Amino acid sequence: MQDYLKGLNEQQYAAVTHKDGPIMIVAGAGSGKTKVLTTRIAHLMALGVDAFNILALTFTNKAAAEMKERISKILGNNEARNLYVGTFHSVFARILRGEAHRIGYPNSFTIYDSDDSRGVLKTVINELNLDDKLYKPNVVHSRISQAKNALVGPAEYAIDHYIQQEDMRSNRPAIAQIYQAYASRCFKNGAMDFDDLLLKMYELLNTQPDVLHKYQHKFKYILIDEYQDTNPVQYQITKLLAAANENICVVGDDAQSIYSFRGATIENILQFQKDYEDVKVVKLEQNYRSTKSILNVANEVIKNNKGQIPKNLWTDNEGGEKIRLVRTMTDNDEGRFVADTIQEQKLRNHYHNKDFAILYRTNAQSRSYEESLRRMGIAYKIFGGLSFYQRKEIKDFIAYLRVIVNTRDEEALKRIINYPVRGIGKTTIERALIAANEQNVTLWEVLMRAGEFGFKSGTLEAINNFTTMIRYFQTLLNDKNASDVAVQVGKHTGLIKDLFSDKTTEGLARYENVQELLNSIKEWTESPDTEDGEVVNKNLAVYLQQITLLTDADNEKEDADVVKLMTIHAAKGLEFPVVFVGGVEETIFPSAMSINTREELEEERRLFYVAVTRAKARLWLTYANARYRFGNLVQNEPSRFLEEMPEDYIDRSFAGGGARNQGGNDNMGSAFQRMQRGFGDYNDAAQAEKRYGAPPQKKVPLLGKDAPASKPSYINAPPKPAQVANHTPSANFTASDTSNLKVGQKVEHQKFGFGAVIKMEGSAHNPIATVQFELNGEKKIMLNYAKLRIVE
DNA sequence: GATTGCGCGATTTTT
DNA sequence: TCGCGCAATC
Repeated sequence: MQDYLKGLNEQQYAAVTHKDGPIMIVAGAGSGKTKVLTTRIAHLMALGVDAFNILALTFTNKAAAEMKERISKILGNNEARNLYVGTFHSVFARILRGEAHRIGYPNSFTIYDSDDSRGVLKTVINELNLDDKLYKPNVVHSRISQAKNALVGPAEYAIDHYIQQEDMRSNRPAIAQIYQAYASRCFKNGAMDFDDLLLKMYELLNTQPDVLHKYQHKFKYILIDEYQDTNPVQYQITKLLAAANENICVVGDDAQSIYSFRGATIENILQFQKDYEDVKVVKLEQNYRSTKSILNVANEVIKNNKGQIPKNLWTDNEGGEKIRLVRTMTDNDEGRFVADTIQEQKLRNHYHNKDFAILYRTNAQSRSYEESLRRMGIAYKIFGGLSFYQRKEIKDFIAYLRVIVNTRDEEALKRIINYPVRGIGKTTIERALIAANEQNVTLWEVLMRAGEFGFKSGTLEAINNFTTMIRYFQTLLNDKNASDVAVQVGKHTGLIKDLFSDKTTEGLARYENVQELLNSIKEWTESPDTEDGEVVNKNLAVYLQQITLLTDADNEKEDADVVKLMTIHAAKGLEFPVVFVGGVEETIFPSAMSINTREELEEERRLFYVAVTRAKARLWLTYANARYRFGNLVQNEPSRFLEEMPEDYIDRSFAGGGARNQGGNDNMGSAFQRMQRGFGDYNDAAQAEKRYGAPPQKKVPLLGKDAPASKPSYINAPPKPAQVANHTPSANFTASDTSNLKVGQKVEHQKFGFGAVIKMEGSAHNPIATVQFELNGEKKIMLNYAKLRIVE
């Protein structure tokens, strides 16, 4: 038996060694999915399958790169470089690069990112004289995107009764018209948007039998990762490709399907079993990632979803610590708590920054974490923000490159036609655009034949200078590589000079960004000219098609010792020793947008499942009583998902003593009721009185402008302290210096009364004392925040 | 053509 | 609240 098969469990072994015919692997979270996929590919190659004949489709470029690397390691040779591994989008873009002419596109087609798509939509909506308040590019785009992902073209969209009804109901009957116009405008521009990369690939295979034949025989073995997140187009494409050999292997976990808003459908998993006869189904149910506590919580919560593939995810790992549930007063407190706890955990358990991840539902939540981490001097990085390629100066520069490669690219052309300023003003552009529409030619063609359209001589000269310059760049394409062309562009357009002359800080940053872009083009140009077994020309067109499909996550260096901040979506497929999930509140998680149907809610629950299962050893779930949203203070209830967690694996006592510690265990009430009552005060014990009690059920508007910002006394909680025995501070109460507090010392707390220190823990930066109070039982007191008077 | 100011909308997730 | 886009102005 080959060595690489030795480390596999029974199910993994079965999945790896099944050679021919369709197979579906249901892989629970942390069950060694990547290991199985990579070992399987290595095994196929060991059995003599040529790497050139294997296609593996992943969800991210990063996953693809990781896969190749691991296969190389298993095989101990360089054969893996000949594998065809990549995302759906990048693999199809690569194929279309060679075949697009077959369906009427230039092979050097441009790929439009979401910004470009929105731009085209804006133009089209204006041209149709539609109200852009009603037809917001974002809304329209997602509608069109859904249609494309479901293989519904403009014509079908327009006549489909159900779709039309939906659009009528939302008072947007013209979407069909916009879709049509958008599609033909993209086509005219020689451009494909993200969805087109799939749709046109399907069209290509479906209408060009010889092309289909070619790729069916090239890809003798097909593997698809994250199958639960595929959409109908992806399903149909892979079905076509696999039709000749039916050696198709899909791996997925229905419990982790979190992209239905993008058209993904779990239906594909069911359909798969119907479409292929004798599908072998293997379930990977042993989890190697998380502690029992973490896994049990995840399992218990996901049980509330109906209609899953039955499976029993279990682990041999140790029980581990309980999951900590922490309630704070505000989102800022939440941020502070997390930063403090990271600091404390680093010292206590010898973690590094990179061991921590802070996960959240929406990007907006990152702010409070950032502030706190920065204040404490903890290095962090936010993943998934504005990508490098979305910066204005980068887009400007790239727009030149795009126009040079494809003059039909109107979006890019409009962007640079008068940047830097060269005397082609708004009215000129307006006129040229109208002429282009009237004559049904491209904007570029109008510019080339500007003499025929009666522009003033000055304007005409400006236009001619511009087109001459672009055409000069085009002459370079033949014998210069991407990097050389880019450098010429920087010089001759005056772009570099323009940026360099801006001496403001931002201007300097912009200049440096463009330099970085030039460097990266150079680097790409000089890298080996094969990829996935194909010789790749290092020309501009190829470069541009690649970078559009790059996301920030793909460029990240793994090794940096930083705390990672990202959305839960972005965290899919990753794992971290310590995880914080923030904002576990109603209206955030589950999102207020996704609680209207059972389907939506179940997807939120799966998202929760994904969040929890990212953690290997330790997990905190935090939520705030109130947080700022659009400048208003909003109160949220704890997430319903918290109710669904099994009590045995949860520690609610952490931050400042929980309800369970507050004496009298008899009438604790349900877990949820206790959560609602609150867990004492993390931030400032002196204010606790104001805050205890059930949180208000309704949103409470922020008090007037003069409400002191530093003291969040806005919460209209009834002043009755639910469970805290009253204590009136001694007249001589002054906070003592507690930096040398020792076990056994007697202390007074303003609210909890007198007690004795029974345990000291935490770090020097964030010491925590456990105090046995005479009246209020045992509490954890964070000395940085709570004030204690040392009695003796 | 650039600058300023005002008003309005935004926050679910992204290849 | 904040940031962006658009309109009015020099």
